[in-house]
Amino acid sequence: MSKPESTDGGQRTRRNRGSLSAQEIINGAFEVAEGISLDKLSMPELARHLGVGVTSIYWYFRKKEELLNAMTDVAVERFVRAMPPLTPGETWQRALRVHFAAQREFYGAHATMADLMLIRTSTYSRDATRRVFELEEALLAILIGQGFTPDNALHVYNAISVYTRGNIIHDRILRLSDTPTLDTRSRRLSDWRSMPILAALTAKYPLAGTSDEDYAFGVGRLLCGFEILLAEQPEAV
Amino acid sequence: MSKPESTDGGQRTRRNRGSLSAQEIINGAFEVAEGISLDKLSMPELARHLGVGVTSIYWYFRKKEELLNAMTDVAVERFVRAMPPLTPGETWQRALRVHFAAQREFYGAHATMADLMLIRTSTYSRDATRRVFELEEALLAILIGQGFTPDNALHVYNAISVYTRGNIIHDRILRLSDTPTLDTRSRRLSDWRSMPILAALTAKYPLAGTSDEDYAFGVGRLLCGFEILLAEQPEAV
DNA sequence: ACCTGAACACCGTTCAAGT
DNA sequence: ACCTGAACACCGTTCAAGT
Repeated sequence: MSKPESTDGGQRTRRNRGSLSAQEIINGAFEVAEGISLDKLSMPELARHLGVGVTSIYWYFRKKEELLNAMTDVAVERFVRAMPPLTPGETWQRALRVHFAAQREFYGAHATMADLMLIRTSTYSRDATRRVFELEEALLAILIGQGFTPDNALHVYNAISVYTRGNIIHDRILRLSDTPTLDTRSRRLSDWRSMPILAALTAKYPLAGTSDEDYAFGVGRLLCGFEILLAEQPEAV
Repeated sequence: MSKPESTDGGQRTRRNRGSLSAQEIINGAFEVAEGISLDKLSMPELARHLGVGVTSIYWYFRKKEELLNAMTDVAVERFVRAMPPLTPGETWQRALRVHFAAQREFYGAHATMADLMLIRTSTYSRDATRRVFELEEALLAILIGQGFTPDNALHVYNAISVYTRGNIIHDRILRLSDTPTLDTRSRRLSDWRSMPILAALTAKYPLAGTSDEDYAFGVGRLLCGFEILLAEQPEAV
């Protein structure tokens, strides 16, 4: 306190007015979350990382939740930017495939974003909500433009969306708990004799069901089911 | 069951030796979790509920995580019991439909179980793992018995499993955060003009995509896709 | 062998200041 | 207007006992 201090010894000098900002806090929060994990992100830890007193953060965000919501907004922004544009004239199958594959890839590469947007589901701001809805609207337009009724288009979108999120979330949760590998899983069972089918498949596949291959299979079956639905619909006026 | 305790004054008499048990603690933990929510279940809160000192719990469970794992085991036990038996000779479509509908219903009715088994994914004991695998084995046997290759049977199982879990988890997460109803969602957008499709659908459906109707649709499309897959498979030897 | 409170490190948050 | 530490209530966990 007495003198402006050099950085040695764990002492921290008082920050000047205006030297901190909401943006800097948010950025720091992402750094900490990516270094540890979102649910281990704490206010003291973040303050240490930023080199400020804990309570300084509270001037910009009155609750931790407010900070998390601000982070979510940034996450949505990046998410929307990471989605590939819809190329005009492409088939609905390709549009769905590409969009949701990009979504899965984004969350796979950015675990913190998945934790923020999928597992925590903090409230989105109006702007973030709007951006996400615009994406959905564009996909629905493609589906309807190629023959789906609006109701079916929504159901199609929801089905593949829930499947994709299920894949991502389930995978993420497995990773957050202590990553039970196939080895530990199979070791856990003393006796595979009563389960010949799983015993054989276990050697070949991880059992989580969230691999790239699994995802491709699921999407393939869904698209197949959607095609039949489209064919069975009454013809367009 | 007998709770000999005075709720008055906050005073607590010393419990006799043997008056507490792992089972009683687990039961109490479920009661607290169901009363509040799993992630608000704390050791002090649980001790208060049981009328014991906090540290007494630590004689039976050396970490909170140990307690949660024990709870998970009980949950798996109840889950397996809640699954309907496979009636002999039933079609694979019906077997999948009934099994996963029961799964969804179970978690829908027992939020704490969903939090324990799906969101937290604490490590299962050998016995719990075995019980779950036996269920999966039985379903795979039905699929293979009616013509699916073992590989396809596993993929089919994984696809519908991930979709079902996605539906349950997404719904649960929405409920855990402050339940954004359709009203608040639509109110959040000042301007629906650029999104005519969603504007119209919003009036008709909740946008979460996890309703009974959504689930039935998704399962229907998956089963449809599975049927095509089965038809396209090389005929059985 | 079982149950206990005191005590510690950590967290989110409030408050009454300092500059 | 911005940044600060002291302080509080709460949590998970350890320890050195009591019975």
